[in-house]
Amino acid sequence: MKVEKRMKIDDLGCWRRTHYSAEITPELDGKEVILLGWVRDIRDLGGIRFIILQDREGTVQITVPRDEADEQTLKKTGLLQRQYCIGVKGVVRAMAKAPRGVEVLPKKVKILAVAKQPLPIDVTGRTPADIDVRLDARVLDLRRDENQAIFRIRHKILEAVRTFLSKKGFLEVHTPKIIASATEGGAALFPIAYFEREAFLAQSPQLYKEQLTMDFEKVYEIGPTFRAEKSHTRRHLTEFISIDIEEAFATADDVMKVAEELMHHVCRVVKENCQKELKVLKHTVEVPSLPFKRITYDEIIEELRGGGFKIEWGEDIPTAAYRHLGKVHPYFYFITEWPTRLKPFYIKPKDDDPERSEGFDLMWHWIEIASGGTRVHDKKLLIRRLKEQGLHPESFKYHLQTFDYGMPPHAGWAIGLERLVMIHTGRKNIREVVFYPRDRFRLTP
RNA sequence: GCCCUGGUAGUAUAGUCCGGCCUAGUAUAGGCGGCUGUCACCCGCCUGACCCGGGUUCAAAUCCCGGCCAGGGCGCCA
Repeated sequence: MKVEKRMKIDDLGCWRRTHYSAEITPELDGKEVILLGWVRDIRDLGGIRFIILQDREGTVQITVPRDEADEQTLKKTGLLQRQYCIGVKGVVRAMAKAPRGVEVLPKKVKILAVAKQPLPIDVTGRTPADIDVRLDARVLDLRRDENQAIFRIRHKILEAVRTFLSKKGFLEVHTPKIIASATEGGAALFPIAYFEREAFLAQSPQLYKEQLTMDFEKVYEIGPTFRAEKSHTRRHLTEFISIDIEEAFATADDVMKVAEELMHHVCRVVKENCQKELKVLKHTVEVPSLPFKRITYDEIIEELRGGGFKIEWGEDIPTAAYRHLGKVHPYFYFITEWPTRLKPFYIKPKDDDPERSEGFDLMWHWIEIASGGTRVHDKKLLIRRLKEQGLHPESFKYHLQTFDYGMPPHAGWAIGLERLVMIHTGRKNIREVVFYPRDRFRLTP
């Protein structure tokens, strides 16, 4: 056991960053800079010491030659260990032998925080760790290059979605996540203690966003949703972010166009702006051509029959069959005209064929990434559909009452953000693309 | 909820089938020492582990039972 060294922690004082690591280029030769970040790696050769400093923009080499550095700096840099938070004031030197042809010679070093050794995971990524171990040490894990890339792409996607929807005239809204009763039936809700009453975490903004079409016509929400499903797969979470839109005076066809244009836009933005990140992830993004294929449920059943899957009309499609579809349709496609009985009560049955609905799913390979449709806006029909699905219209009193005030015909969809990020990062486990994932078994950190 | 697989140092693994040769091997991280151009630096020395409980046996990391935990799949879904 190592004797704890008395480590003096320095104050940030008046030090402010002048450059990010990535901004240190050979052209800055001779310039004094202040860098703030973390020690990623140390290579001490005896007469010369290399410290790799990492910040949010990348890394830069701090070089400490014994015969060039003053004693204080030599001593201080000798104390450094991986993941110490440090500040470096020094001079840039163009140096062909250094990474990126540039290094910083420190004049003064501040240790702002220390890190306990040995660390639970290797942030350089050389010694791999299992996802469970990584998630337990998530803050360290997120410093890894791969995660920096994933979450930058995630950010870019969100930015692209907001820009796109805003330009299309959608207003960003936020609906309550604490609700009094089930919104859709089906998926299980998490009950919570709400003072002296029981409440639930919202499984979807569905009913609220529909209501808001009465006032704002085109709305979208990007927010958390909660599902108390005991799912245990690489594509399910108990808490995830849903991108929802709802549009008045529109049908499934109209909002499918919005969805495919959005996918096209997002792919383009990621492809154009995230090459560095994609390279780290060894992944590529193809911009899809428009329009996406639209395949009816009936056609899908027929296709699956050809692939050896015998699915009765009106049955849901099992995962194995979806995997087969993913091979036949290797990119985005819609499955349309789902049997009404397979869709929630608010999905509109076709006028001329009520067994079939105006509900659709947006697929990517074998994974469902969005679900939507034309909604029922006729109160009587909505009540009938509620009953058909075994739900009690009384529990939807406040929702149903809004249909008395001129509910416009409307349509919408919901996209799972995490699945969208999986597509753009090539990650196979949804937990990889969430900062602090929550699943059936994980509630910490 | 069901099914399959697994649990060995901080991390990742070898060994487990076919019990004894394991005083548990390796890499990396960590400690100490050396090294002036590293970039997975290198070299030497050192620290550090068989998930928990029960059973079988002369003998258990290894076989059996239970538990806990993890990974994957199914169902459900986004």
